[in-house]
Amino acid sequence: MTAPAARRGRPRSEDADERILQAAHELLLQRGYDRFAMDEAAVRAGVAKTTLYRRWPTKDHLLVALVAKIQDEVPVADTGDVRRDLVVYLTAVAGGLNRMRRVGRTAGDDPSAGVVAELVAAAARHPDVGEAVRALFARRNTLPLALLDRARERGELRADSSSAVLFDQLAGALYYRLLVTGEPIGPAYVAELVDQVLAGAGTATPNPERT
Amino acid sequence: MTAPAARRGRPRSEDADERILQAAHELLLQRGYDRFAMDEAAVRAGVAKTTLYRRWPTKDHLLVALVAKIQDEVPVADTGDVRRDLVVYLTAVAGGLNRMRRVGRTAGDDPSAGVVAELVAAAARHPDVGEAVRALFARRNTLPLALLDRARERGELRADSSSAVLFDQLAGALYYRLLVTGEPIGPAYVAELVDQVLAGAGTATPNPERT
Amino acid sequence: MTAPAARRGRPRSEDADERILQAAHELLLQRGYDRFAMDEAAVRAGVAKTTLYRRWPTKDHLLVALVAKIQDEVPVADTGDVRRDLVVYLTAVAGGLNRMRRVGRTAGDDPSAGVVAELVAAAARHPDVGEAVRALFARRNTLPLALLDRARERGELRADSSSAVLFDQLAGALYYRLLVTGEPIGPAYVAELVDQVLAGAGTATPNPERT
Amino acid sequence: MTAPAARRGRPRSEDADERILQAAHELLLQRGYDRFAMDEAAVRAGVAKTTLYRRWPTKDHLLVALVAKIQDEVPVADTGDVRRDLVVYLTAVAGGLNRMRRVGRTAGDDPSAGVVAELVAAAARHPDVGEAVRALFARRNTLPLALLDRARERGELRADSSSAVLFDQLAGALYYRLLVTGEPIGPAYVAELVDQVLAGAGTATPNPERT
DNA sequence: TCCTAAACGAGACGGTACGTCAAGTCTTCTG
DNA sequence: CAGAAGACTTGACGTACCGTCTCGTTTAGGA
Repeated sequence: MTAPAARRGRPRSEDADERILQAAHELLLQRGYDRFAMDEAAVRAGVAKTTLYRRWPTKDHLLVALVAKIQDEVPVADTGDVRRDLVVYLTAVAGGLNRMRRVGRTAGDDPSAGVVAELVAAAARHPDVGEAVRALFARRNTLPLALLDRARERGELRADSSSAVLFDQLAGALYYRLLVTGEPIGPAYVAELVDQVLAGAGTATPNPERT
Repeated sequence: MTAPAARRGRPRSEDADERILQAAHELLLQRGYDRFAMDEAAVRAGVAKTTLYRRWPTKDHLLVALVAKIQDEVPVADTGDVRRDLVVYLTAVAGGLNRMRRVGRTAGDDPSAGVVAELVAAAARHPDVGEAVRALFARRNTLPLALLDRARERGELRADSSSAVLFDQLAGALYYRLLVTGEPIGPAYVAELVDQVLAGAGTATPNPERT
Repeated sequence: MTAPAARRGRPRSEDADERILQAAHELLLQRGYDRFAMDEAAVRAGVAKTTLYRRWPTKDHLLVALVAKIQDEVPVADTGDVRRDLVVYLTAVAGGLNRMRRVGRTAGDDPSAGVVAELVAAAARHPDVGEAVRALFARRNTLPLALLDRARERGELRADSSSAVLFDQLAGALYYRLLVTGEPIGPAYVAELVDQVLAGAGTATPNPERT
Repeated sequence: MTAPAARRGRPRSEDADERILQAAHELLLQRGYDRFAMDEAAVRAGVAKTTLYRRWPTKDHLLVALVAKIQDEVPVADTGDVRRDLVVYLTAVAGGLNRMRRVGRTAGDDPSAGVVAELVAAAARHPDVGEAVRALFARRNTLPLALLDRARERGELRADSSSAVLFDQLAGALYYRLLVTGEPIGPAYVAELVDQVLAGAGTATPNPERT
């Protein structure tokens, strides 16, 4: 199997990798996606632009990779209570999205934000970035999908329901609000959303004591 | 009330407006969002670039306005059968989105696409574009929301369900697939989606003979 | 001869003429030639741009007319002492030029100046402006030329000397310093210049008590 | 002394320099100063516009540099006969100025010309261009000034005359005619001018057989 | 006294160029 | 060879100002 192939010449500096991602991260937070400049990222990382482009062929590629890395692994607990587990999970996701919303929005300065939106646009621009983004989300969604599957096996969801569709309804609603309508995504909304979705999928009684 | 206000100065040429939007439309279809150039739009419209910028301060502004205009009013029929009405409506929406997906994707040429994605990114870049986009969708969603409301009044939906949340689930799922996961949005998916959502919100029996 | 031709329609507002020239004057002093904007001049004069262009077909035309007007009539005294008369006259001219030099040069602000230089360039751009400028200078130079002529008649200058050439030497030196070398044009220089020129043209003893 | 300083990064392409100046030269001759467009210069040089702006921050800067370069070194012969040497020198200068006059003046087309005038205006607009122009002329005038100095040492000029002032009279007269009065600058004029100036500064008998 | 021609105010318009910005590539020298 | 440095190409952006045009609104002077 693919021998190590005896690298020739100077090896790539792993140090550089870290410094770049670190610098890029800061820059992304400060400027937002579209005012993020490769030149500045290189300068901040103390690295030549060539070094950036040797690793990622494009700004879009770099930033997708960056976001994939800083993506906080949203933990999924499976307590046996789907409703509760979903609320916990989606609340965490919503928190992340809400944080994204504020990225790059300096107070007085005319801001630029919507990292998620720009990522999505990047995915539409380059096929390979698209694949990366989709892989990113596929990986990220594995756990919650499994959660739904297990719940169905336990009989908490109707047998003929589809985990994928259910998940689309949940995650989709959040992203729709984030990207399209801009409406707030608070805990109350998350709870209502989960209730509504589960109502159709088979659980008996929605939790009555929510706001 | 609202006096005619005696226009001063040369009035804006409505002719120019039309020619610009017409030219911009064609150009958007041919090139896609990011290879759309203001310069070329102006030339095609037979108009000075300044005339463009007098109306829309930015390429993003122009394109949002353009999409808002060419947004074909998706018709909403209220036949008394929510399920059917929703399927019809969402199928139309999905059709539009799928068409958007292909915009600018010339065969061999490495394309640029995702008009919706870019629009959403534009909305995130400029606050005022964001408002415009939100207003656009608010207007666009009025009819389907009313449809849901009426269905509830007729007893087809549970009294404690929320039209807004239901709608987010439906539209959100479509946009999620379009923008994030990239999965196809076919008639089967639309039907499944509607069934699942209505299962929780209503009493209607899901149509059994779907694919 | 040329009957009054019975003007029809609304007569031109003389008031406007004055307000325009007044405003233009201020603006020229503040901004200098090339940052002088017709738009701003119109606004300041409380007049429509059309009104400007009805009177002067071009920014260059307006400014030449303006300078021709504010050109302080440099007085020429003929005391019978050419040397003294020339020194007085040239000192006045030099004063004017030195003042021109500073026009538009705001302290910190990146300045723009050289009204004379720009006028000269304008004269090179439009033939008719050129004529106007030449006429302006011809008129302006009539008196000093006559001064030289009278001095020659009095025997203070050699009979075979040419007033025109003498004058070119004097005025030319000043403009050369102003426009080309940028060297200072002080009283000492003026005196030296006159001495040198008169030495060749026929006066016996240069004034010994100059600096 | 001045170590080689180990150049870092890609060196500026000297080839580009030449091509730019070459193209700019042609363009200036064809179009004249104000119809000279940076864009076109770049295209003709086969170079990106940014490459132009990396070298000269402004059209004015470029053109001054260009003229400074193409300024044919006017040769100064020192034959021991000031009058003759001056006539030769000034005739050459006048030739250059007269050529400048015609630059860009296409026959039927309403032209734009007066490169010298525009240069002088440019010098007035940007302080640094002013310095460059002054340095240019200082360098250019060194030789003729030395010529005058040597003539004085030989006793051909009065000991108390000033070379600088004499030179201003000569050059100034030419530029005055070129820029201000627009009168022709022919051989006869040059001869007359030199005679008149030397009459005051020296002892030489003016050449009687001129026109 | 009305009529009519021209001036006027306001501001859109066509045009032309400018200078800028960022992405991504290329070239040179150094480790 | 990798890396640092920085020049280079490309493509578009948004701006500035000029001079023209198009409205609707005055303002005389002549019938």
